[in-house]
Amino acid sequence: MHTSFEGELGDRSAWALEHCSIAMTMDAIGQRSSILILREAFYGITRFDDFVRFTQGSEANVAVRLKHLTGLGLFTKHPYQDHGKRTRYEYVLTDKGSDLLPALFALLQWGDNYLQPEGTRPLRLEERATGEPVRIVARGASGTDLSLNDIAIIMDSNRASALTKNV
Amino acid sequence: MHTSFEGELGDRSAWALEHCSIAMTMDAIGQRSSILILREAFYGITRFDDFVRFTQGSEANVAVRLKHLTGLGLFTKHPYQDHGKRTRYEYVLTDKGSDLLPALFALLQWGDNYLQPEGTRPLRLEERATGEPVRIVARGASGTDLSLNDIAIIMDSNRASALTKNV
DNA sequence: ACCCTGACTTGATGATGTAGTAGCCAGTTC
DNA sequence: GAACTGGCTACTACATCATCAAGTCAGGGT
Repeated sequence: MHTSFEGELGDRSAWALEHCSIAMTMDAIGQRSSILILREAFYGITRFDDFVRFTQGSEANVAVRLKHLTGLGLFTKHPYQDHGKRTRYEYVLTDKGSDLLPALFALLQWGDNYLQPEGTRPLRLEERATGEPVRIVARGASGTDLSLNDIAIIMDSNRASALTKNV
Repeated sequence: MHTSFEGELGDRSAWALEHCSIAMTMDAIGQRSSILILREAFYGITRFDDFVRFTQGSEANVAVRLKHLTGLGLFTKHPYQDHGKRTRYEYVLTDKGSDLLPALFALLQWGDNYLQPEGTRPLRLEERATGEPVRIVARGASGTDLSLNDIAIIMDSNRASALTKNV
């Protein structure tokens, strides 16, 4: 076994779903269409019809998702006006939205490594300043890259003891 | 606009869904129950009934998901035998599965930062060797942490030109 | 020989996500 | 002021996700 809990493992079950950040995050943005919209936002897209075109989703669903993500505070709506057109709104990532960068690009990186046909690398991420490749990694304070074996998962002990054991 | 494509942006639409690693990854492991099972695997869980208990999923669905993820090569089945019991199989993460660590923990980290009630931090990730906190970050070759503004997304140009423009 | 248990499998049912079509509405063009 | 357009909403239909309940099946225990 790689990882270990420094705490009472048995008490996790009640806590697991209700307080787990991974489950909460999946419920908030886990829909495929939300992820694709966020992808386009990271690529620089801001306008409704561009989200529709590039995600190849239906207008109806993109509207629902943008409203949902805006309601969560991942996007803010900024008015703009093209020449000869009426005022529209563009959807701009907030800090809360931008902070999903590691999550989104980690999915990209894994898909590139394991799901793309051999030799394919449709997108590349570069550090703008140097042109060097960008990787998503787990890092310790010392700056080293960490793998699963290097990481301990620690549960707050007074939270652990507050849970009922319904295993 | 933060990020920019060094390439023909317009040609992306046809490519976007069929070859996008993010979409492919979501199709492979994007179901909520798959993510929760992978979470438990990272926490060290290997046995069927533990996955059921800790994800609070139905036996039926956990069986389907484990079979699916095993078929994808994220888990391998290893036989084990408890005293006085017949042989069972435990589900052990492969390298392909373990490499989802940045993706899973990035979701955890974001949820911790933005979705948890104020002052709550149910789980903490520590570097085992030093006890220092672990973070998931985008890093350049020079070792620096990068934000969206620092990253350029680059499209392979001969792939770009091969695409039909159906915008 | 019979029961029991753990790990599934099967089948029926409900919940959610997404597409498709159609319609609305504010402003812009004519 | 009539037609057009882009952005959105409403409604319907379908596919997938997930649950529940029941059944199967391979062994071990007695």
